[in-house]
Amino acid sequence: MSLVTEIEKYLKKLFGNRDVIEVQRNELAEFFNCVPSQINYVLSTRFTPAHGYLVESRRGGGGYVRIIKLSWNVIPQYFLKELSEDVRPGISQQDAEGVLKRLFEDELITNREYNILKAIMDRDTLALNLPERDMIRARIMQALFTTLCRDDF
Amino acid sequence: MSLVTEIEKYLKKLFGNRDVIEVQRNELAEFFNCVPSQINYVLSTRFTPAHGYLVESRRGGGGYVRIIKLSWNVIPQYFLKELSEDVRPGISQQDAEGVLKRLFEDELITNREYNILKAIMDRDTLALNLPERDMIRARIMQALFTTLCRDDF
DNA sequence: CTTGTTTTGACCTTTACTGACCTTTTGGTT
DNA sequence: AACCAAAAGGTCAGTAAAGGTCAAAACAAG
Repeated sequence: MSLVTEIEKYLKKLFGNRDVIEVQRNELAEFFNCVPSQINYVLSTRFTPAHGYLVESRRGGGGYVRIIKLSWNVIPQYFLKELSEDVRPGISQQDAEGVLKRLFEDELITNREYNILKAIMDRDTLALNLPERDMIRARIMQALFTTLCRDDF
Repeated sequence: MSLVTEIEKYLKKLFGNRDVIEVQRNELAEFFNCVPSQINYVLSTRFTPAHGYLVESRRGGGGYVRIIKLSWNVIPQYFLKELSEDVRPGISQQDAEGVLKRLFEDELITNREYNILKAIMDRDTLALNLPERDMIRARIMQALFTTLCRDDF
């Protein structure tokens, strides 16, 4: 079994029934007798949002790598389709508002969150020209979805 | 947890309900068993105007370090001002996170909202080159403030 | 033998901590 | 007053302690 797979298994076991773990990159690399960047390879190929994980990290003294388990099932399938298809690298303000409204109706976001997000995704807030504006709105929507799938808070 | 974080927590606890505290730099350094300049590091990385704090100090006999918690009446001015001045328009990710942290600490946004907004304002989400990225982040922050000031929900 | 995956290492960026040296303020001494 | 020493706090450059990136080499599968 390849190293990447062993490290992947090790980390997944580490979760237990928690949904967030924290490791030191160098420590882990030492434990598996490999170069530190190998850890990054594991993270970027096995712990992506598509795999249901989110990775946060911090450099410097007291730095860490934090892996957060996502549960994509909180987001109904129809939303996922909407964004995962690369047919749509961008999303219009109209469509975005539609998605937000639906999220609110499905009680996945609060009224307050709805209003904040609507203001953020407004074309006057983004204030970019058209191909970029819709692209960035899509990325913001993506970030929202990913965060909604976190259940560590 | 790094020393800087421990000192930060200690100081924030020290506030209690007050909005201004006073400490002796050397005393504090002795208490935490570190060099005095470490205290300056804490102040300059964790108690900036973007975090909603102001630091005043005096040297010499009877000297002190005074940390003032800014009110939300004035905090926005600190970076919205920079938007109109054409010197450095925009807000960095660091500063934005400071503002969000303070909003959360003051219970003006929930933990969930904090995480959503942090993800949205992340440089990887905005994914623009530098003058524009910070500008759009400032506009998003502005939109957030405007919406938070609404009281119709 | 070509293609995709894994592994490695050189080089980089960010964050935290330290120490040497500097400035300001106060208060006593002459 | 003028001076000086002690008692604060400030600055900055250097070091240490993390983690990140990228491309090349090695390997595996078809």
